[in-house]
Amino acid sequence: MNFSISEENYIKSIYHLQVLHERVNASMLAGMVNTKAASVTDMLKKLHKKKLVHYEPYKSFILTDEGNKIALNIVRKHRLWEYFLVNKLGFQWDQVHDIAEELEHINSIELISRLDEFLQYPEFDPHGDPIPNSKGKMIALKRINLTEIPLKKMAVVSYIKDQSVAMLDLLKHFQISIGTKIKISKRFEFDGSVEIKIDKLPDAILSNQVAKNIYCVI
Amino acid sequence: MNFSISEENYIKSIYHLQVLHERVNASMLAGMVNTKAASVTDMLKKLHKKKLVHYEPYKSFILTDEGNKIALNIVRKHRLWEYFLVNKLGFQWDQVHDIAEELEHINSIELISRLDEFLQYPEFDPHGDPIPNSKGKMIALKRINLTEIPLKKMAVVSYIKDQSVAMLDLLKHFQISIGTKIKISKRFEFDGSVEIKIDKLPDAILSNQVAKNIYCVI
DNA sequence: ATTTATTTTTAGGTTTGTCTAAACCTATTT
DNA sequence: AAATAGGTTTAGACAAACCTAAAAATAAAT
Repeated sequence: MNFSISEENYIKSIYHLQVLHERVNASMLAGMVNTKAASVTDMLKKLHKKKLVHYEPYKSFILTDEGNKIALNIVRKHRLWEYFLVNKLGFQWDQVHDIAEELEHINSIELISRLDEFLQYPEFDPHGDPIPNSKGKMIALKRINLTEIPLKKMAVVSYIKDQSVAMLDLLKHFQISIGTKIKISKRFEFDGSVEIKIDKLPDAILSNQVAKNIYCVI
Repeated sequence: MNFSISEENYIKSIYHLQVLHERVNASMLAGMVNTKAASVTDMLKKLHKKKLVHYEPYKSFILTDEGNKIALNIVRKHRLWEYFLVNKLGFQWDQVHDIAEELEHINSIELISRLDEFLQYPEFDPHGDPIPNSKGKMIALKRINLTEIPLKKMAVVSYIKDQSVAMLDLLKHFQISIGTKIKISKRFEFDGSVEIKIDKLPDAILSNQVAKNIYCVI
């Protein structure tokens, strides 16, 4: 089975929405794929006919097992390419999304398995998202927001929610990136800011707004 | 300006046909892009309106300077990706065409310039075809068929016409590939076969059919 | 110079994915 | 229970890229 780029984009978008929300509806999906609700209805009927989504008019919908498998494969391709773009071609992580968005639709199992091997089977993309393996399995991390990490407990930065250039800039200044080991030494109740400790660096203070965008594993 | 995959395929195909034939007509093009003549007419009108081809009904057509520039950029992308697939991912040269056919439509100047740098600015793709640089310039080689190389003259294999698996297999057996240094030690008039000398290897004989597919620079 | 053959174009139709506007459900509020 | 607001579906259209079949133009052969 081979799917059009549009179909793949819908499948992928449903997948991402399902990860974030318990029930997914048509207008959320329309926003995500940048179309109108009417177009979503058309596509849902099509995907339903192909048994990729469970769908009944006016009810919410979810991917079938088959649909999920396809979504995971697209996500796998997207994240592997992002890893390649950053770690081999030297892109910054905030520059790679749109390019990976195109590359993820290239259709060749052999290509992806060789790329995976070339990259030495990475488990996380440059944003800290886990990369599904060829069977669709990926590492499930329980990520905790930086604002909720116990005091003095060592944590490793594993995901940044706001991936804008401004945020990247700020993180660069504080020398924080995916993988950085970090401790909360103090929490200020007044404004929710936190004092952090990173090995070999002087203590620093992050605003609540910044801290809320940083997720860690402990 | 951004072009659809279809438009790009037509432009590229016109380019390749122009390299091989003085006059290009609609049915040749139809064969190349795998459509019918009627569709070619539609597209020629479209490309003419966009000033990418010089075209008047019922006459033969050629790319404009702008069209040529776009074609060279697509060819550049195709050949860089082929180089990547063979030299970084370990594909055989006969496996990469279809994948590069998809990759060549990925739209990012930054991506290609970084890929070029990553590959260290290769000048030839795995088939021996020259790779245009970012300005569309490429090395023009005068290639001579192996059957026409003067006796005892050192030549370097630079292009294989028949790129089938069978041919690849045969060349592997004789340890001939792009870049191999080769001399003709004897030419047999009877069947057009040639005796070749490759450094450190025992003499070998290639049939005329094989020799005709090998091109060299001297 | 006609006739014949080949190639190219036109005309009208299909598919995919999109749109707008109107009709239709569902859920919440009154 | 009815009214209203919000989201969803249908209906009808459109653009891109393709098709077939018929008409028109060019090229080749007599």
